[in-house]
Amino acid sequence: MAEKITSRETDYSQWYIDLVRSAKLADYSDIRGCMVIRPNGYAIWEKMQAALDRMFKETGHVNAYFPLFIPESYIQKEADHIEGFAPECAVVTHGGGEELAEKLYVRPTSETVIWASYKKWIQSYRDLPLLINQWANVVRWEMRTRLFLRTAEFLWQEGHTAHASPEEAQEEVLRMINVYKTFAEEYMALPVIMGRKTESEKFAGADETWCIEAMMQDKKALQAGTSHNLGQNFAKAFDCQFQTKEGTLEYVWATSWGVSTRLIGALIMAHSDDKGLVLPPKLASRQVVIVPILRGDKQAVVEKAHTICEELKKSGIHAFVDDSEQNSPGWKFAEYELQGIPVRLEIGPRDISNNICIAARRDTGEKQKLTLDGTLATSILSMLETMQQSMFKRALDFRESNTFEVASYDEFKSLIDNGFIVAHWDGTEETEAKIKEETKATIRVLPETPDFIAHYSINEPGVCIYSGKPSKRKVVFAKSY
RNA sequence: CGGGGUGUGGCUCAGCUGGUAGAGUGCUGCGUUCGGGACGCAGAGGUCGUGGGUUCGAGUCCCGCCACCCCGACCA
Repeated sequence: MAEKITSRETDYSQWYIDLVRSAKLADYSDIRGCMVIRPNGYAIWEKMQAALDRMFKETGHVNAYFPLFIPESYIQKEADHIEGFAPECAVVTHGGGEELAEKLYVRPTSETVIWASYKKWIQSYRDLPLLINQWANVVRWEMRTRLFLRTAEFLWQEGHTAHASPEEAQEEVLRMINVYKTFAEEYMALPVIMGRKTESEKFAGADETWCIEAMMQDKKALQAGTSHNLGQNFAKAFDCQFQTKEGTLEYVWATSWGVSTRLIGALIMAHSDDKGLVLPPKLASRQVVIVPILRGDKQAVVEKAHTICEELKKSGIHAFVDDSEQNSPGWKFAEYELQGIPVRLEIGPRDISNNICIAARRDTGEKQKLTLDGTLATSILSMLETMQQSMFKRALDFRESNTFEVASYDEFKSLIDNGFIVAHWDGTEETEAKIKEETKATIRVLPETPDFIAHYSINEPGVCIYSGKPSKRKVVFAKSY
């Protein structure tokens, strides 16, 4: 097969593109910046959606759907919001062959159209909190796009909540960023640093933005999810007030939070290797592929393979058999490694007579013999669990060994291409902008994860590496996607 | 938007100083194979991105347009 993946060492970007295309996760379309998500890629999204949707519902949220089109007048209601998003919007000017009286923006995010509805639904403190999530597509006319990481149209979920007090809104913001953290770590096996964004990096229209940041294998940072405290900004813009218990009128406090198909890009960039995709078992729609070695009594081998498959399925393992005869076992091994199937079982006549099969783990390549008896499913389940844990551990070790604490700007400059930098910052936008201009590195996050804070003594005062002025805390710098 | 690149079978690309379309891979059929991307034989498949120009003749030269990709400035 000619489909060779460029090695990560040779060209990381090309590796990523080759992998996405040859594993059939996504394809370019003829529409600028828009990709086709192919079944293999969409399956990952469906697994993500299922887990996230369950977590949202467990925290009291419900799903709804709002229009794709947003009247220009809505977009213009919140000043920071329009400034942040208008330049990258697609705008519809005609409909039904006629020029529209008012232009319609294709949503880049739905705060405005949702708050136009919330205004109608909220009158009393009894209507609060309002906890709604929407699964949708959005469009941002990005100048430069990259498969999954930044496309003109992408799929995401956006939660939009309304609360009666700032405390309750803040609690929601934290609750949801923690849901994202849990999801990233437990499902994606992706360690993340949770914390706040600086003023200049926050969402257009938010008072405060919280995020989770992850390290990719090229040591760059990727923002994997955000949760915004919108204060009363949108409530004021849409004149959404409620009557309190005491009978007074107050503007509603709001939050919004989202993750997108970018997570698929994060998953690829964090775990995969030169052979192809490596999927954490919890996000693999196909967890075990059984490859029968078709020689000798083929019929018996194929039957045994299917018997094993049925047995695994009964234990809740997503297994399948590839008993097609047009491709050799070697071809199948390579193909399913490319597609990231977590475990491969090889079974041939030799194994059947020894009452065993060979199990190979995708992440490490390790092969081991498993006995073909009632313990097989249990062995596979524990192998999947071990794999999930060990992928997380490996990613965490990688991040830790590529995170450096520095005390001077010279050190900063010499290490910034090697990973994350933990350093003191004087808290000013000027310093942040200067460092960005000089090094292209940005402040990714003001960490709030307790173990991270403890590990790097984040809250210990010191002096800013750039200005030498006093600094209350350390922050995380990195180059990012 | 600035810089660079590319448009030729499904895919990746070759095609020089113009002479009428090629490879690898994939696809279809048959047979032999099968424990790390097997092999043989026989097939199908292209108005060469698009519009104009030069020429007896254009995939090839010239001009315009369009699209996509890559590198920057902006962003989940």
